[in-house]
Amino acid sequence: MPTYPLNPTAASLLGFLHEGPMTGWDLLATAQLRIGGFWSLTQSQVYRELAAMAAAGLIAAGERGRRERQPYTITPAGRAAFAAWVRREPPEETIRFPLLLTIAFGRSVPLDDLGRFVREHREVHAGRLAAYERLHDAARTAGADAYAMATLTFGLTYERAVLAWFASLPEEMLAGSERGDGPAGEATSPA
Amino acid sequence: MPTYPLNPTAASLLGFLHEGPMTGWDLLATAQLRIGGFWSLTQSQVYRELAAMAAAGLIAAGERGRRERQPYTITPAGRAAFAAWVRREPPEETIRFPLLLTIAFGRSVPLDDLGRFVREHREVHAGRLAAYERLHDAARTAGADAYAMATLTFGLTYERAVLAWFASLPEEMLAGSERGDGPAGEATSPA
DNA sequence: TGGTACATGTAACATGTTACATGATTAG
DNA sequence: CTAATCATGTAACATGTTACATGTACCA
Repeated sequence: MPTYPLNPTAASLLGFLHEGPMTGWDLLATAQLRIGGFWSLTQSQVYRELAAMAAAGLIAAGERGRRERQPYTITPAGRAAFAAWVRREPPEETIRFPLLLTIAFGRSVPLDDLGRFVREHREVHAGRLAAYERLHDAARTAGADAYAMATLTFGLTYERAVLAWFASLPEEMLAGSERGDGPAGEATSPA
Repeated sequence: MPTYPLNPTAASLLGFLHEGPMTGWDLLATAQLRIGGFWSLTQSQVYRELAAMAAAGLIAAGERGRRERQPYTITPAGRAAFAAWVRREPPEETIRFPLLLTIAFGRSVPLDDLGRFVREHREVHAGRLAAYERLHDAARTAGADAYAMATLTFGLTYERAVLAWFASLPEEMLAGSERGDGPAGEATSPA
C-alpha cells in the first residue's frame, strides 16, 4: 500500500463517509456545517477530490439516484488512508484576515471607508457568534460528543474574542460617515 | 490605466515599498514581522509577485547592491494601484486550523496521539502569546501608530482566546502518555 | 409554466507550497 | 578554509477560486 497522500480536504470527506454513503452535494453541506468554521472548502474542490479519490480506489461510486445524485461509499483502502492521515502531526493553523491588512495599512485608507469596513465586519462577526451560540446550544441539548462540542466551543471563543477586539479599537477607526449604507440621512454626527 | 488586479500579497509588498526601496529579502522579513500573524507568505511568492509587478510597471528595479541585492522602488502606477486596492471592501477572513480537524474526527484518533497533539499546539500558542506581548510592549514604548497597535492587539486577543479554549477542553483530550516528548522518565503522573 | 432549489461537472486561472540550484559575504 | 547566513531565482506541483454549462425535480 503506497499510502495515497491525502490532503486535509480529501481526508475530511473520507471522515464524513465513515458515517455512510453520501453524494458530493451532501458532503459539501455536511462539511460546511461541521468543519466550515475552521476549514473552508468549495463545491468545485469537493467534486475534484471525489473524482481523484474514486480513481485512487479510496471511495466507490454507487448507483445514481434521482436527480443524478451520485453516492460514494468509503472502501477499506479509504479507511486505511484516513486512519493514517488522522494520526499525523497536524500543522499549525493559517489565518488570512484581509481586514487586518487594510488596518495595517490604515494610514492610506480614507477614514470613512475604514470606519465602514470595520463596522461591517463587526456585524458579520456578531452574526456568526449568534449562529455559533445556537449551534452550541442545539448540540449540547442533543448530547453531541465531546469532539463536536470542542470545535463549537472554539468557534464561540474565537468569535467572542474578535468582537472584544473590535470593541477595543480606538473610536476613530469605527467612525466615518455612513455612505452607501442604507437610506441615507439620519447621520447624527456629533461634534 | 487598466488598474492591474492586485492580490493582497502583492498589495502588501507595495504597501511596504511606500516606506522606501527594499529588496525581496527585506520585504519578506518585513512582511513576516508586520503582517505575518494574519497574512502568511513565502519567499517564493515574494519573488514571483515582485517579478510580475516589475513587468507591469508597478515597481522598478534599482541597481544591484552587494550580494546581488536587488532593490525595488514603487512607481506612480504602483502607488495608484495600491491606493485603489486599499479602499476596496476587504473580504472575510479564512481560517484553516488542522488541529481542529483532527479534533473534529477525534473519535478516530488514538488518545495518546490526540493528547500529544493538543499539548504541543498549546505550547506553540503560549510561545506566540509571549512573542506578541513582547512586540506589543515594544511597539507601545516606541510610540507606534494606532494601526500597528490594532494589529498587535488582535494577535494578543486571538492568542489569549486560543489558550482559553485549550484550557476549556475536557481532560481526556489533553491526557495520554508523553511519548517522544523529551528525556523520558520523570512522568509524575498523579492520582 | 415558470422560477427556485437541487445536483453534477468542467475549464481556466490564481495562488500557495516545496524543493532545489546557485552564488556572495561574513565570522570564526 | 569552512560553515553559516544572506540573497535571488526557478521548477514542479498542489490547492483554491470563479465562472460557466447542463439538466432535474418541485412548487406555486
